[in-house]
Amino acid sequence: MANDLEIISSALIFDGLPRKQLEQIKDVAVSKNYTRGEIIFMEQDRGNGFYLVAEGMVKIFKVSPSGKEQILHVFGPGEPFGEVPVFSGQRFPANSEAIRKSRLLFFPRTAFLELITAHPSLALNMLAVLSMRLRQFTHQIENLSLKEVPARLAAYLLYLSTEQEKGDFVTLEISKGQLASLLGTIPETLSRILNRMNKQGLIETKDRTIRFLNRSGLESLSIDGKKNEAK
Amino acid sequence: MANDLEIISSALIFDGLPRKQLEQIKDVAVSKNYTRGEIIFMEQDRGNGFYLVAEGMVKIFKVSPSGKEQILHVFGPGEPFGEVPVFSGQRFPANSEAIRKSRLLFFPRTAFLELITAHPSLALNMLAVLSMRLRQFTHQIENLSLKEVPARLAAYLLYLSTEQEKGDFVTLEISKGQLASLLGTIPETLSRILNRMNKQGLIETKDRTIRFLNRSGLESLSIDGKKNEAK
DNA sequence: AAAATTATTTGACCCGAATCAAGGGAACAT
DNA sequence: ATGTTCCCTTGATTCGGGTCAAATAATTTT
Repeated sequence: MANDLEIISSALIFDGLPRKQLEQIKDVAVSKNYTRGEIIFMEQDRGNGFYLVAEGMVKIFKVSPSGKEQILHVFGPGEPFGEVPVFSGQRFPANSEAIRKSRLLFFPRTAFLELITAHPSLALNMLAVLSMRLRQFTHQIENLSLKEVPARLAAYLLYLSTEQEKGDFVTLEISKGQLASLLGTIPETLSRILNRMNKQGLIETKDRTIRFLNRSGLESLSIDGKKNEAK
Repeated sequence: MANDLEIISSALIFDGLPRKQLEQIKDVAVSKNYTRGEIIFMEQDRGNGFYLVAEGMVKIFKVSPSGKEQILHVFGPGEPFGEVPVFSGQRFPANSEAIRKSRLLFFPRTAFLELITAHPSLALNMLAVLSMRLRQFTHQIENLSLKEVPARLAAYLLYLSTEQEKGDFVTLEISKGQLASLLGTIPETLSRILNRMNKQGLIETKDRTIRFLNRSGLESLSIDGKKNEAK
């Protein structure tokens, strides 16, 4: 199990801070373990601090009265979450659950606020994190409102590809059911669309590995919803 | 025309700051005027600072290739916008346009970053603003993904009602076309749904004034999409 | 390995909402 | 007041994608 200081040091949110501060930060962190499927917090809970993923993977999500789920984020090692109540003074706007066995570092609100007040660059880092998250939400709203499911899927695959840097291969690190929920659809629809994209020669899927057969077709699909004839 | 210091003093983002700091803030602000329909910034522009609405009203929005618009925010006096590039170092994720004749205060990035570094409570205020905005986006995503248009409209009307505190009356401060875009639909659909809600005895509309005839019916509609029989 | 879950796929059907087309109506300019 | 433009409404139609039901496949448990 990776050591806390290493994890903290490599997290973007603590980027550029001197070692002394990183150690102060480590000293206020509390390590917590979660099993797959375990709830981390629920919407409307009071947030007494925020979390940093040390190992594993968590999702942040909303659920409708009828049971449909919309995933807002999936976070992995080095990513912080649950900050909103720390700064807004309000409760969690969504739920969080471990989608794998995970270890999290918990930063209690008051201790963290003291650190942030004492260290302006930590405040600026946190502002940067929240800004990036706003930017990501902007994309998600754009996708949900202005794009159809095939375009959302294509955009997600292309995004994964830039993340993973495995050439024309990408690997889904979440189940297809969870991917459907992240894209704002349901497993049946996702399944049909993957199937169609295979038939159209855009991709080739094998379990959780997807190979791009026509990247420019995917790009075009992700932008205007049409798979143009590859140039 | 209201004076800048007053506007700055009453803005939540500068809440609780001593008068001396407020004056420093005023000194870095630049006043700019916009006519109705004028673009303030476009997606992908570099942001050299952020804005505070002094007078008027602006919208932040995305547009699809086919021309459909999704409004992300509508901001009025006292509300800041365009902060994301200041802290993320990236470009604007969306467009902004004045929907009325407006006067804005512009805060140049570097001057503002200096202020924030020197004054931790300003940083905390900004963190609170961004957190509230994340919270609002969470709702918007929930609405778009998990609710149908009638439920979104009901939720919006109820929200307006708590804002305006005019009992069972609310006044739309934007056109119905803009409201449709804010709710992630189109004018035709909004028109039909307002019409239906009138027939169902939920509301009574007269131009931009809406009267609630059955608040609990609206609440129920906003939550589970069904207009239950009023208790 | 057999049983039991859980995840994924496929088919038939339905519904909410977008599109397309056309009328009113109100606001504004000449 | 009269045209011009913009906004809103209404009708007919289409379509994306969700629901329901069931089969198949993959995983986990015993």
